[in-house]
Amino acid sequence: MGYYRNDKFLKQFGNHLREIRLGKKLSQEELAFRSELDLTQIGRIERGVTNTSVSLANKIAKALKIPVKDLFDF
Amino acid sequence: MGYYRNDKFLKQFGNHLREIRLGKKLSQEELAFRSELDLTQIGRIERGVTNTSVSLANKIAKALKIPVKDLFDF
DNA sequence: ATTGAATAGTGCAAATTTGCCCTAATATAA
DNA sequence: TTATATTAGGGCAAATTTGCACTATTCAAT
Repeated sequence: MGYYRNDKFLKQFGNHLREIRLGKKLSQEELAFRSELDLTQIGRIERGVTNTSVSLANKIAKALKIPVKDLFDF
Repeated sequence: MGYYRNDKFLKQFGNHLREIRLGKKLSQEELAFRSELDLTQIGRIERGVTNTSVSLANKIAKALKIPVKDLFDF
């Protein structure tokens, strides 16, 4: 399996998340704490090396205090 | 693990997807074919019993010819 | 009521993600 | 530079997702 992964999309998603996070002046560690994810996972998502789930995207959006759909608006 | 899953969100996501799919008069099978996912998986997502990935959400959105963010707009 | 289409659901192996441990590399201040 | 904070990344076990094969149930139309 694994052929359902779209690396370009994941990179864009990660870069977009990073921009939003930096725009809010948050460190990965602070975002990890607020979203109750591991710091490692936040990094992996931003680098586009993991294909995270819609649930975690939702948790991250909540931690950033933005609508989930904004995470996908790029 | 597994405590990062938000069932309410997954149900909403699935219901929203279903509404969009039906609005386009597509069967799960047709959507599965267009998105290159398995029919079983489309059903699981709509029922909210699986926490799918952002990549698959993207493939589904493409198959529906809508922006990904619209899948998260509910 | 019957037929056929569509959806629900079960079970399994393989692939992938995730948290947690850790160290390395890079950026930011002082 | 030196120290400090931040990010990158390796490695592993456990959890989860996914496709595939299959049967059961529900829906729609005639």
